[in-house]
Amino acid sequence: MPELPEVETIRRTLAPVLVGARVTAALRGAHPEDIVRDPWPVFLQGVRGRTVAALERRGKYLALRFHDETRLVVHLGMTGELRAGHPAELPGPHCHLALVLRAGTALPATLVDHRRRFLLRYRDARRFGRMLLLDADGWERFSRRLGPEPLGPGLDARAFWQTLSRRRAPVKAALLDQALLAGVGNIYSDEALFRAGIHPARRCTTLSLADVERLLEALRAVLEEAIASAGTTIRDYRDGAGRAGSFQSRLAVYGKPPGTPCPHCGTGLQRIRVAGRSSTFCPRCQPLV
DNA sequence: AACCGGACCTGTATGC
DNA sequence: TGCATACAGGTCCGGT
Repeated sequence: MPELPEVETIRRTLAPVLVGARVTAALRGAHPEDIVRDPWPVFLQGVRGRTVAALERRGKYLALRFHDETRLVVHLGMTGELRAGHPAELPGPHCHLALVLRAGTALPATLVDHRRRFLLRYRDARRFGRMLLLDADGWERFSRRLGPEPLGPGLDARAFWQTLSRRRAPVKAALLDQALLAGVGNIYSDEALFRAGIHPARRCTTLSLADVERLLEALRAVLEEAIASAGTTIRDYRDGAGRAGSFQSRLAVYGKPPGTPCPHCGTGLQRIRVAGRSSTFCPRCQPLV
């Protein structure tokens, strides 16, 4: 479900609430062991009493950084939702765990009780999401396995092009590979390939430097626009306060039924399977050669 | 090493 | 209406 723009939106909405808050307890919900693979007492020990120093994002991962530099790393899988809410609020279905926190600053009475406590609830219908605790070293190693941030300074078009030149896989598979580039998923890879005029099944080896430069430019633009629209809500995605995003109305190709006119040239869009994922593209604007 | 297909789960839409 | 099937924003694993 959530790709870079959605996770970034969640980060921005939760940061003002979480930073400065102290974890006082963790509550078990429907299937906590599917999300937290550590034994529950270990998890509890790892979060209780810690104060959130910052809320960070790396690719599609969210990390609560505590003052002691340990981190609670959260991946939302396909249907995960992380939301701050009042302790008296009912959890709703598929809530697998919640952190009880005491706010560091005054927060709206709709969110906190008389002792400034609120809940950070994790819901996830499909249970593909995960949470793990890492110390500073573990986080460093974890982060090193991921490729550069598409919106950060560490992504160089020429270096990326050289990496791609050694791959025979379709370009879309490369965009989805988190070890090559962190945070891109099925929605934004289709949108970026469309904007750049590149067929999703094009072999990486056939891309010119100009192709890659155009692709990364398109990718950055679409990610930034999606963040400005608070993400794409197809069905489940909500930000940290429960609000839907609005970028779904700006999608050019992703999720469009085959035959839908291309927004650029009017040709009927096609849908194929690339890298095991459904991919929508315009056969005229994105030729396979 | 790189690449592909299947597994992991539930909810929803579609077709018969 | 009921049931079977296909598909969904992601990652990991095993086999080639």
